[in-house]
Amino acid sequence: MIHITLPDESVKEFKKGSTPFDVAMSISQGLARNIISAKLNDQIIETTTPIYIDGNLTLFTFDNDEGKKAFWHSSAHILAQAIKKFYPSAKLTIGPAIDNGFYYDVDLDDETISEKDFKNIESKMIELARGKHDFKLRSISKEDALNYYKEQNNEYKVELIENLTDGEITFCDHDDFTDLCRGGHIPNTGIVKAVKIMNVAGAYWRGDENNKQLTRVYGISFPKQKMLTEYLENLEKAKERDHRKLGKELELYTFSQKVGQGLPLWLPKGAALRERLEQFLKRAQKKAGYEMVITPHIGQKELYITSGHYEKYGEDSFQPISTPKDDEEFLLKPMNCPHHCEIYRNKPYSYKELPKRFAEFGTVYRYEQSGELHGLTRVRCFTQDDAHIFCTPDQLNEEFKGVIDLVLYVFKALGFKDFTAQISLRDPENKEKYIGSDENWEKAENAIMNAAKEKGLNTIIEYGEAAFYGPKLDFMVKDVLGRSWQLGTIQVDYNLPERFDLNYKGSDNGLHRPVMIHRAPFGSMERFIAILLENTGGNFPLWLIPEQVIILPISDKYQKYAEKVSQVLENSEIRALIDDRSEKTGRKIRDAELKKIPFMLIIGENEENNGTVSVRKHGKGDQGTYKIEEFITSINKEIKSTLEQF
RNA sequence: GCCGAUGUAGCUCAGCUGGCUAGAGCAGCUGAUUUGUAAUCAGCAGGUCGUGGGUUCGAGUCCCUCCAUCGGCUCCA
Repeated sequence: MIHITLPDESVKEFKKGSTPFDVAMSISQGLARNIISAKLNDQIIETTTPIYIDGNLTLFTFDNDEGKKAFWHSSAHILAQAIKKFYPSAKLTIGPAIDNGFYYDVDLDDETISEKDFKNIESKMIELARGKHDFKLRSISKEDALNYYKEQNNEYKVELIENLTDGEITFCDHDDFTDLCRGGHIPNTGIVKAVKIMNVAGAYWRGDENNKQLTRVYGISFPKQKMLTEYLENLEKAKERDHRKLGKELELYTFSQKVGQGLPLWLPKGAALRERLEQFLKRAQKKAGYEMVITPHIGQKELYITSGHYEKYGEDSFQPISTPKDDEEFLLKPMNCPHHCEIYRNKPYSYKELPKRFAEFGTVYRYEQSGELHGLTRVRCFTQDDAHIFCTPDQLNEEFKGVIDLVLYVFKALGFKDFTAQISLRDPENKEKYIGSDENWEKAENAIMNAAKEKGLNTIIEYGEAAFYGPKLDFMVKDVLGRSWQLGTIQVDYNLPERFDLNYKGSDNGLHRPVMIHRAPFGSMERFIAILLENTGGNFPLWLIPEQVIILPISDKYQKYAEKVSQVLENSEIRALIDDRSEKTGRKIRDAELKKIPFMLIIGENEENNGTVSVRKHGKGDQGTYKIEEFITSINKEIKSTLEQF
């Protein structure tokens, strides 16, 4: 007999060789019907895997992330099977589950899959699924596995198998289809009831652009048709909050083909909003001991040769600007750090004067690959809320923690609750991509990890995500379609101070090297506003939103009173406008609601006679009638609270 | 940069397999209406169909180039 411990700590006895399915049966038939995957002592197993040892068993249904993973991974097998029916010569590579569905990468050689083919693939997948074929995992020797794929001339699978250990290799069979696979399947194909092929894309083999580009087919599947319909509806709903759509509707920014790709043009409302965000951060930074500096948008090529940026990015950047003078070249600045290093060099510093914190809303220019550009989140000209802190090694920990506080303050103030603090370290396999000594890197990496730990920050570590001069603590936030973007960033850098030969006089009367912290709580104004737009759906916090109040006179007769109200509001620094069109009130309300203006003040005879306004709140409807002064007091209170709710 | 798709009026979209002066709604303008909590009515105006080439008696529609956008990949100082 074996003893199985369930998640509720209860222990049950089973015959040796019992399966997760048997365990589920012992609990309830309903559960047995719905379990699609299981985990035994941290190892994902099939529902049909016989268990011979005691252990902790967790059963998964589609409602669990692990269950979904098994479901979608299994769906990828069906997708591959369907692709093979239409493209018999297709070479299969890998087909994992992802956050929302699954994909399969195939080498189609000269053939292509396009959207027109999706319907056929979907129908074929459903047809294959209906066969209720069991997924059966079997062990296979490395030699047999290699031979199997060598016969098919599938160099990809051969490469995968060559990196596996003999004895640990498994194939998964279902119906007439076999695939190299380490397991984690649902019991049979019949559970997959609804399938949608989402898109096709090119993807490089093993993620390396020097390798052949394969065809990646993305899909999603569900155990119920209704779930698929719901998923697709939610996706459509999410797109309503896309910052590119909202930015246009709310007239915040635009692009012009004539100005150039990836070069945003800020419209009056967007510019004003951005200005308010800057003021907000400037106030916080002043309190935190930062000093504002201003530097030019260009710098001599030499500057970037010194910093190392030219060697690293020179080829892929906007090319140097030449001048009437021979041998003189300037670069559009792709970052502010070299300029700030030169500001530090303006005069000698004593350790007593450190840390120095130089801040600048610095506009930078990067020649991003055309395929990379994306609304406001990836552009070729953007403004960083940048600052560089020059401090002694002793001060590093405190300074770093201070910056974490600032970033968290900013995020909280703007309602970003769902963020991931990511520690971005070097890729240990490719150290040549980075400048500086191992020793400096270790110091910098430890500084970040310690500070994050001391702040009690929940972090994840990502290798290969560091900047070329130092490791980073990145604050990642998701957009409306679940894509992750780096907003705030804090970086520790021992290297640029060395390259720029920065120093300070220590208490020992000797010269020492300062440590540099690069940091940007927003990251960039462009990206931050984009993600804020998507997170709020355009309903910005009251203190930030372009138009706070719209006055809606019910007819021309009350135009004078409307102007009076507007004047009073303006005197209290409330941003208001008047809808003086000769439209019906219902129409004015509708338009104001669509523009997402938080407060509508409807005024007519009653209001004019009593010095009142009829208040309607966006999305909430009629709020009743108030004296103008009452309204001002209450809206001011609310504006204040949206800035101080943290 | 690579793979796939898309590009018709300021915006959202129609325009079947190539066939008469390219349509609609919204926005805009003009006029009427003077309005009480999500669309008042009428009229007018607005497009070299992303660009450049080609096929054809004839191209918004088919082919190619380039540009831009969208979904991915790669990249992201």
